[in-house]
Amino acid sequence: MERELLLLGLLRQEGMHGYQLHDFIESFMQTCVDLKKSTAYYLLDKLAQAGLVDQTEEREGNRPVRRVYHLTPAGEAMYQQLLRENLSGYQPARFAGNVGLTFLDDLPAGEAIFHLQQRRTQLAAALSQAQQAPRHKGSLQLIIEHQIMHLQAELTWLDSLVSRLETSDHGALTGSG
Amino acid sequence: MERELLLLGLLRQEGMHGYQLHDFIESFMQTCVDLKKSTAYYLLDKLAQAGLVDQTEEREGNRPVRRVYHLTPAGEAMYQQLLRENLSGYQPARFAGNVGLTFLDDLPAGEAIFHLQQRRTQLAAALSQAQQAPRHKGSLQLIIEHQIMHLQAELTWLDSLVSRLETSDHGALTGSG
DNA sequence: GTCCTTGTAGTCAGTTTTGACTATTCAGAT
DNA sequence: ATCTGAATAGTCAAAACTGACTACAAGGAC
Repeated sequence: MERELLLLGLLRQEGMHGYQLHDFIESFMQTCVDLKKSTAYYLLDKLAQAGLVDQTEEREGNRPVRRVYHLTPAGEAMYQQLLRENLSGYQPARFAGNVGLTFLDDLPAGEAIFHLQQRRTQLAAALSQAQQAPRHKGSLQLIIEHQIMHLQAELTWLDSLVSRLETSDHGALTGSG
Repeated sequence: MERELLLLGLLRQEGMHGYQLHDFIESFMQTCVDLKKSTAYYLLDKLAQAGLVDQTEEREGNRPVRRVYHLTPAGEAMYQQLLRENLSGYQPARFAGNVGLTFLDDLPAGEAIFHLQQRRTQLAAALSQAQQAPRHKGSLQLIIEHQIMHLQAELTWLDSLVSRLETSDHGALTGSG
């Protein structure tokens, strides 16, 4: 339900159309959800059918008409409920990268280290990008801080894993670095 | 593709049937992927159609027949490729709980703190469960360690967030803790 | 024996998600 | 004027995913 919560929460601040919502989410909320444009429209439709938002056609300048979504009172109530549920529960994160780690032993240690160093480079890039992000107002700043904390922890852990691999004497390790 | 990698990697170790695969993933791989039983069968079918695994009917005792899946040479090749891709790339984690944090300001600070303390309880429970997990052989142990590291970092961060909220003088804060 | 619960094995219809596509407008170059 | 590339706004068929269901067997209680 976090996608619905996100849409409702954004629409609560001001009426928006689908494109605008998707744009905002892509730009600022990448750390929470991955929401494709077509999925955004699908969910908005569903919210409309459930009476949580209503659509009005609007025309700006001579741009083609577009649907602007607004929160209804029912939508506001649902928002209040979903927000509390989201805040008071813990939803475990899934680490897709751990699948590879599960099979790390299937690779010669030298090659494993090489690939993990590639990974490290991308991780470090993501971290410095997060650190360069401009300050945001209010709670948006919170999730940037969270992201930085998370990326730093991942980087530290990955480094410690790599050095453990480098100094261990597992089979093929010595000699291929 | 991490689901496919996981299935291929498990089938590489030994032939298994769908139920067994799903069971293993539910039990030991919760931190990587969330794979429902019907999705597992769907993916196994797809892998079979792509020629990456083959199915053989087997009967044990007088249990009903069941399909056992084995990796084909093409499957082995795909596994080798997917494993390297997974290890050498960084895939960002999504934090569904951050959606609520985005809208934290919509709640009176006292209530926000209350809900976050609920969340903290669940987080702490997940951490101590991870810490109690029995030692696993090989790389499976790695992802348990990663999970513990991650949960500890989350817990520390959440605590720091709560104390920031407690000591800040945002509106309704003083007086409802 | 037969009743009941648990575990094993898998199916299927319906829902959700997405990649690829269309179509219009705007801004700037020519 | 008109061409080009980027931005805006959205659609649709196909793919992926899941909840709810069936069906059979084993093991134990009575």
